[in-house]
Order: sequence, then C-alpha cells, then structure tokens
Amino acid sequence: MSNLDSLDTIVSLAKARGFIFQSSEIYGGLSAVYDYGPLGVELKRNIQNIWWKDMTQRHENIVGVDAAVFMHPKVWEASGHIEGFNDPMIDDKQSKKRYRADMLIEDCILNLAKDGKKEKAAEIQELLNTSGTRKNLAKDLYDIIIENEIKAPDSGAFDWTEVRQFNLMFKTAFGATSSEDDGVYLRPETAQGIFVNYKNILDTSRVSVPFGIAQTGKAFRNEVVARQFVFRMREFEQMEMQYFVEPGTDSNAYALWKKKRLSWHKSIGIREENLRFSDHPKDKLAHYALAAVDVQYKFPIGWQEVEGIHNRSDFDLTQHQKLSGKKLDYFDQKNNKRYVPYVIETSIGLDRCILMVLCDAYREEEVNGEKRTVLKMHPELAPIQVGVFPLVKKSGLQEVARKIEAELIEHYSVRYDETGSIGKRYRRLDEAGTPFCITVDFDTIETDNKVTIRYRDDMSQERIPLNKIAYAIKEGIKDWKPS
RNA sequence: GCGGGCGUAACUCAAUUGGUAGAGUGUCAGCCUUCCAAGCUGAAUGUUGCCGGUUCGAACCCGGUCGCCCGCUCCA
Repeated sequence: MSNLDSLDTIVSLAKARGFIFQSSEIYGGLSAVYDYGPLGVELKRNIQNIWWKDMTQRHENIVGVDAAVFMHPKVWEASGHIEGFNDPMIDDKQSKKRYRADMLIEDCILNLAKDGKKEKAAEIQELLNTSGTRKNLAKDLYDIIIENEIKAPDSGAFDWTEVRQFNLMFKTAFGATSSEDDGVYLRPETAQGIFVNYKNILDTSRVSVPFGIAQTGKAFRNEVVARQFVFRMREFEQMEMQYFVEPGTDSNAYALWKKKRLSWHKSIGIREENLRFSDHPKDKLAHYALAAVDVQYKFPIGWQEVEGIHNRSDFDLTQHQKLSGKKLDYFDQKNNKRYVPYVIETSIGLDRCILMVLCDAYREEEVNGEKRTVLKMHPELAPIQVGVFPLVKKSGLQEVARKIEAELIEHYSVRYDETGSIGKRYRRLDEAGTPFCITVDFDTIETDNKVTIRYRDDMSQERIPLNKIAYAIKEGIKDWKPS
C-alpha cells in the first residue's frame, strides 16, 4: 500500500477525474452500486482485455464463452445456491448480535443431549427437521426458539427479533405475464454459465482434458453488508476460468494455477510486497470446495481478497448431471477411461482488480515544495497512454502536434491538449495515470525535428526524433517496472 | 440488518453556532507564456442529500428518508 490510510482519497480522485461515480447520484445514490466514467471504463476494458488475452488466447487449450445472466432456476438448485444463499437469521435485541436461527436450535439440542435430556432433544430435533412444513421456514424456526425459550448464547437474554431470511440472490420476474412462481435469479456467480455449457463446448470445440473455459461478466449478490466503494458491490464483474482436469491430477493443477495467477498480478504491475496468498482453512471451505486460496492485496482497508482459486472437485458437474439427467462425464479415448472431470477455478473480481490497480498506483510526491499526485500504473492499463502537446498555443506547433496525435491514435489511447501551461498539462495527465507525454516546441519545427518525451514516473525528459516516437513509447511500455 | 458518526459547489473544506452561503483547488474563456499545477482578467456551477415539522426566520433544532464512514454481523 502506498501513502493511503483509507479509501477516501481514491474515492475522491476517482470521482474528480472521472474514473468511478456512484450510481444514480442525482437521486441520492444507490447503495453499493457504482458506474465507471470515461477514464474508468478505459481502465476496466484494458484490464479485461489483458486478462482475456492471458487466459484464453495465450493458451491453446482454453476457450471462451459468454453466457447469459439469466439461467434456468434449476441451475441454482444444483449449484447449492438456493440452499446456501438462504440463511435464516435472528437478532438478539439486547446484545445486538445476530445468529443463524437453525444453528441456535442445533446448539440447544446438543446442550440438551449433553445434560441427558434425550427425549426433549429428539423432540426439538424433529421440529427442526420438519421446519418449513408448517407456516414457513422463518416462522417455524422462530416458533421453536420461542416455545423452547432458547436464550442468546452471549447475553443470556431472551429478547429476539423475528427470524429473517437473507436470500442473497436477486430474483426477478421472467416473462411479461409471469407470476411469482416463474421468477428467475440474476446469477450470483458466472461459473455456472460455464458448467452448463461444458458439454456443448466439449462436443463442438475439439478440446480435451485438461482444458479450460473462460468467461467475464456481471454477477449479482444482495449482500447484507455491501460497503467499501467498489470492493463489495451488489452488481459486479467477474473474470473466471474453469479448468477441467482428470481426477487425481487436480492437486497439481491447483498448485499450477495458484502460481500462474499470482504472477499475473505482478505482470499487470502490482508490487509484489502488496500481494500474498491466504489459504482457506479446511473447516471453512465452501460447500463445493476441496481446497481454496485467496490472492489478497494490501488495500488501505487491510489485506483483502481480489481473486480466489478453488478446487471445486466434480461437485458442480455431478450436481448438474443429477438434476438435468444429462450425462456430463468425459471419455478419455487414449486411456479408455470415463470420468467426471475435476474443476480448478480461478475467479477474480474485475472491480476489485481496478481498485487494486488504483491503490497500488497512487502516489503523492513532493516536487519543488508542491504536492504532485500521480497514478504510476502499468502503461498498458493507462486510460490515456500518451499526451501530445504543442509547447505553447501557436500555429506551427499545433499542426505538428496534431499530426503526431493522428499517427499515435492508431495504436494508443491519446489525448491532445494545448490549454494552460505545459506543467499543468503534465500534472493533469499524471493524475490520469498517463505514462508518456510528447511535447512539440520551436526547435522541433525550426531546427532538429525532435520532440520531448516526458516520462510520468520520474518526470524525466528526452529529446527524440519525430520518427522515433512510436518506438520510444513501445520501449517505454516494454521496459516498465513498478517503482 | 443493528449501534455510532457524518452529508454545504466537480474535489477539499469554512460559515461568530437560528439571521436566507464563502474560500482554496478544479473547470471554461481571453491575455500572457520556449518544459513541470506560473501570472493577470473574467465566467459558470449550490432550492446546504431529499421530504416534512418547529420558528417571524433553519445549513444549524426535531422527525422521517436516502447515501457515505466506523464497529458488530455476514462472507457461497
């Protein structure tokens, strides 16, 4: 992390420079939803394009897919999201603590059993097992807690709120005349779009195990607590790759992708000391995972997950096989074997990645007693890669600068600027993260045919011939290292 | 979702605390300017988040609501 101690500075800069705005701001904003402005959308696309190239085009055995946000409701039954995303919660009004209602009851049953009250325990267990069959799940659980006077474990109080269901999936009406029953969910993860297309791709794309399917796209989660700028949003974008391997080789593949993904983060210019792995302890793994590790970044708000690498085993394909009734196994012709592949997942939050890039690039420096704010991001990511200026607003210089702009624009994202002083223009683009500026002066047109190239990171300048501009930028991008 | 804090221009903030809003930065225009936020002149932008109440009068007090921050909780 740089000299940031909270996200506030980044939030302000992101707004002031047009990276990220809060959604529907003129109406007071919509909680935990954000929009990308002119610079933000460029940055986002750059990251996405680099990821796509690195994860698909650079691997002959990884192909892409772009599945719809809407999916058959059965998908979420199979994936376990209907069950797992639906926790009945209850609050102790005294201590303000929240508990899972079913867990409270289970604890109570355990305690009763321990005290030798086996009959009572069995009775409550039966009520718990059949909960959801009387009124509804929430009400049934609430009734059990009230009737058996289950007290809050921490405060000992018996002062509960209602049991509430926290369904973290968004539901929407599907079809113009739809009723409650044919609602569909907005996908809470993009992964399932890959699993349900696994067979299509296997049948049509001449891939063989081990192979991967990659996808980027929006996912939606109705987070109980959605906070911290774009770190945890209700609508966010994932970049995922599911790698299908032969069972037994999954541990190796997991280790391989773990390594590959960390080096990807370094390759987009994130400083190594701000990255680390965080393994999920075995007892905290998700319902589908055999192993899981987070790639974490040292945000101003602490070490937080940017990407997850999971061994999803054959959970998803087996589940879809079961619920769809379609065979989803793989026949290995060479070894004459049939199996359901294991899946190694790499799943990165694009919005988190953008936040990471902004945080890691952000610097405040002192230059001649003045503060200089600069985003030292990788030149490939920069929303504006090259600034082109006439030194002063004079004809002669302007025409040459416009010509340079026209040439560079075919290969780079370029911004022409002739307003204000030259220093102001440099600093303005420093805040946008622009790595190179080209300035045309009177020597250019009168004597040497050279321009000044000014580098963002150390503010150094060089005189280079007009016909070497493209080359200098190319080299500058190639040689770039985070500083 | 609960508790606490906060919400004034695009950004950062001020307003003698009830007497109807200002500064710096930024933006735009003009002049000037031969390399690091220079200078000069001028301009635009606010129903003080929103709605209601109290009051002769509300940015300020009260209620509601929306949003943000911190903590709790949750985290597939």
